[in-house]
Amino acid sequence: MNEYSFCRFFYVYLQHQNTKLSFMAIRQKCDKKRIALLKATLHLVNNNGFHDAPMSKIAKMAEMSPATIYIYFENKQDLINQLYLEMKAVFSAQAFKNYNEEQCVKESFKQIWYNIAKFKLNQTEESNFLSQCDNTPIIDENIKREGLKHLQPLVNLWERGVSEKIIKPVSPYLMYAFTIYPLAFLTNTQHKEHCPLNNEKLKEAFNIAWDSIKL
Amino acid sequence: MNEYSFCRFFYVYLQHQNTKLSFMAIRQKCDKKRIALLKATLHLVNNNGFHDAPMSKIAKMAEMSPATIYIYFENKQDLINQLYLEMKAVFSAQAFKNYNEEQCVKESFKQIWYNIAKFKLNQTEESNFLSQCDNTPIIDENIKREGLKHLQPLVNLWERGVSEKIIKPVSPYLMYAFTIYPLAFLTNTQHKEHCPLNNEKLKEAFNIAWDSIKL
DNA sequence: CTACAAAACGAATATTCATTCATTTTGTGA
DNA sequence: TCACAAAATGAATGAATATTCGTTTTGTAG
Repeated sequence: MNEYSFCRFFYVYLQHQNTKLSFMAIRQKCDKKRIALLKATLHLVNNNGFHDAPMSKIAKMAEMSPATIYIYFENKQDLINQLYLEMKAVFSAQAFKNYNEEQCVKESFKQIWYNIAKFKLNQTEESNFLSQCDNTPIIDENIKREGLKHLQPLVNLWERGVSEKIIKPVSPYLMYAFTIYPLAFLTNTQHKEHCPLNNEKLKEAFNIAWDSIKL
Repeated sequence: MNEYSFCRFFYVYLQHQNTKLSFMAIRQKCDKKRIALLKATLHLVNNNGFHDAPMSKIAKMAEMSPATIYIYFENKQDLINQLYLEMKAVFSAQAFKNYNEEQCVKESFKQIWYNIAKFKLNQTEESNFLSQCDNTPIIDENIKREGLKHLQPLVNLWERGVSEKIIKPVSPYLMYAFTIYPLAFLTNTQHKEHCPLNNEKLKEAFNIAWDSIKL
């Protein structure tokens, strides 16, 4: 057994033990590639649908070989799942931007509502992708459940509003359905054409949303 | 030219003219097969998604050969388009059941709102399919536009409500988004589990919807 | 500079799919 | 009962697909 073959044996042994070797030259996966893949998938699924977003096209759009995708993702489903969770995270980050729990319930709600509206208006690709996932079986139920957790602060706010007798004592599902969910309809590409959401309409929409749950 | 070959020539000529021959034995396509195909497609697209609803599975579920599908539909896209339009028609028929223009605006709206709620609660397959189509690019835009026409009576009712100063003077798109569209969220399979719509919740929901647009 | 492990790749591979073809079956009008 | 056109079919067909394989390239640590 020469030096090299010993090294290989030793390395394989340590790999089996799930140990990292700091003194060895290990090439890194570059995050740019991963992001390029997520971006390409987002774009293709949005425009062609999941059924016409093959790995070959995704690879071409991300400017790499199809085989490289499998270094970054286990398979196509894993790629979609990770994209979904990442987009959910981006959405939630935007939703609670500048949210300050000190403010009164209505002002807090207004802040969050407008944040979400702006996300849906400006980040149309991310927003449409999430709508598509939430209305089709392309994402497993357990992954969807994972993506739902981010909204807890909004639920807490509503609970505060109920206890302060400012809004109706109903389930947060009803509140979400009648105040936030309608934004998905209004920012849907097809409807946006016929009913563009300018600042005035956005104000009208917020008033409608607030009137629906206020006491 | 014998009798048969003349007959064939004559027949081909008349077919070219798009003429039906009442004195000839022409076998009919049976509507049961067409409906079985639509039903199978509905079920498969709902449960597996469009990407995993191949013609072979559709044929198997409808208990016929894949080749037979092409006697009833031009291709897969045509099958999906026709299914979409048919489900839209079923939806609209249900929506305006027992609708009587003589009643006052609120009562009329209540009737239609509950009709739609019941459709979404009871005909879950049809309803989920429509949600899936409206949020993905599997249906061409012009077909979607065609399916939208059925809702005109509701738009007229809202216009009447506005002129009678009973509801807010806003775009029907806003009204739809905040009163009807939320039902899609509440009857979504995933959310129905956590927030089941019993009669009490349905009443709450209607009040929320009405409060959002009433003056 | 050297060694090497992992990244990256292009070309297979083995399925799967929508659609077509050649043939058989069947409903219908006479 | 017969003739036949269209319905119905099972077996191709050919294109497309997700994933893998064998090899080359490259970043990194010594």
